[in-house]
Amino acid sequence: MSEEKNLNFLEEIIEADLKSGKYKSILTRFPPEPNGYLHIGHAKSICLNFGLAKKYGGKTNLRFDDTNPVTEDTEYVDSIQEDVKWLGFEWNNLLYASDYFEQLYAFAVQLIEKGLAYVDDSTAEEIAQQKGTPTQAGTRNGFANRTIAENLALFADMRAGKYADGEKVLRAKIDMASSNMHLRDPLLYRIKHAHHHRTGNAWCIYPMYDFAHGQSDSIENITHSICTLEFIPHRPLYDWCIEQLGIFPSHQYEFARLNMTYTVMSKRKLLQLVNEGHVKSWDDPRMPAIAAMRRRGYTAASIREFCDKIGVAKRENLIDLGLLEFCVREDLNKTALRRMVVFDPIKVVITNYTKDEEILFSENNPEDENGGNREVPFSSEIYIEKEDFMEVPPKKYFRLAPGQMVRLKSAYIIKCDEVVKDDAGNITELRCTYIPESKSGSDTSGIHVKGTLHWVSVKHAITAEARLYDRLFTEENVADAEGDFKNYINPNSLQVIDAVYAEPSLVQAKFDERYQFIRKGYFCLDKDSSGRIVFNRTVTLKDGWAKEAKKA
RNA sequence: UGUUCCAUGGUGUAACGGUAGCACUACUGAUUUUGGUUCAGUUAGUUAAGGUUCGAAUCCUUAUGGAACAACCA
Repeated sequence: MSEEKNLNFLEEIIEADLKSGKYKSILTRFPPEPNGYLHIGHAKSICLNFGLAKKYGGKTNLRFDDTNPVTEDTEYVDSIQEDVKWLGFEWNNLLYASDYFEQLYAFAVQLIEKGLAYVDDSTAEEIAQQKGTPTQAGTRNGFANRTIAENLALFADMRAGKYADGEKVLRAKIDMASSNMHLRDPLLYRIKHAHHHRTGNAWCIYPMYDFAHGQSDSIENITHSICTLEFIPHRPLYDWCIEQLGIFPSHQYEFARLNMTYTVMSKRKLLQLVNEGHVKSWDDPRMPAIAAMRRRGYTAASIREFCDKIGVAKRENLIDLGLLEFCVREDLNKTALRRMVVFDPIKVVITNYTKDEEILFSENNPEDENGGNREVPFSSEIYIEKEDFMEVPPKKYFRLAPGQMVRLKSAYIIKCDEVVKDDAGNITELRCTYIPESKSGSDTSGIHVKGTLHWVSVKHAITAEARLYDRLFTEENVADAEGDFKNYINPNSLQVIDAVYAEPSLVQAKFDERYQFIRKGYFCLDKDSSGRIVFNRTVTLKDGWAKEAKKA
């Protein structure tokens, strides 16, 4: 067995580092800010960080980047942990940037003592103005000339709460003329008299991302700190801090974040959809949030497979939603229990069926030899889908039509004899005859039909609510579309059917089971099911006939 | 107008100077008691121009195109 070793660029770096002896083992981290729910884009990062560590015998820390108390909340801390676990990963240590606040403060003092940081009394506007522009150098103000002793005292006073929010900041003293804006005396600490979800009111100054992230990596001895492309310009600052402090040299590497068609991936936009009621909650099954996908019926395995298939590189990408759907179908096809459910019924009366009822058997999953069978009751009155009958069928229509025969799945072949209509001309009932010797499993009729329909016995059917989801947006590339992204929300992203007719075995539907409603799609029980049954459609089945019909 | 990053079929991703491959999509056909699945096949690609080389997707140069960078956010 010779394995092809198509490595992505991060795997190449890691293998080189391991081979050269730079590291004996690797340590990565997944560093979410607890200010929102995790989404499929985070899943890519999670699979990457945990996956890389797993592949190379290393470990991964889960570290909450909680340096901005006003936006963060324990609700998110909890949901993030749940989602990472659900995706199937185990972290080495559960950590918080806030664990390091004391250490980070000491680091800041160290920079001040080296003359590399100063307290600035300027307003946010002044600082922004003095920063210059990408093409114009910034200018340094007089506060940069404060003495070390003065800065030390002022910084201590900042911590002690002597100043109001915004009154002073601590800045690194680097280079106001740098072509890299992040090196133009970046802010290190700001004053926020705010309650922090973990440290409470112990602090009124909080480190900025750039002063917290790299040092946190370093404290934990993270070897490979993997983040998204937009942090590339931060890397020189990341390295500068570590070098000036003389601490463990973690290294930052950047990859392209996931973008997907027909959805948005920014926490800000997703939060907006929730807050403005365009969706019901973060776990509304239309959302790309992990919690939402879980509720919708996506399996963790299918999401991991998706993340594996999309690969990792440095170029911007827009992944086809179809690939995600392919991954769930592939997984669910092997595992989902087959059931029959009629969504939009039309009654079929089998005129020559004289028995009251009989029990038939149908396989739970044709892909699984050991999947077993279930009982399905049959009687003289059944429902089939309206769309499975046409009075005037087009060519290649293999379903029911006057004089045409079809197989009822796991039951008999029937032939349509008569179409019954009401006064308005609507079809109310189809009258058919069945072929007694065509019974599934013991068919001696010798008749071959092309179409097989799902059905349910009228008197045995149970009803349930079905929620059918479609893409959340109408535009393929939402981020690139003109104007407000909310203009492109798909008004038909949710279709609720109050009553679909299901075979009786589904009264026992369980939350952890996945179902394939034959010819309809993959479904799972929604958490709203209590006192009633609610099914979410995870994804449709591929529909070859829809394409065929479109051509005509 | 500065700096940085990127450029391979419709989409995504390989090929590490030596036959441009894989997956999804699309399209054919076969099988099928799900118009599902499965199987077989087809279409389709190196941004451009120069150079280096026996040989370039790969190295160099220039151009073109795209993206990122100025928040007391991360």
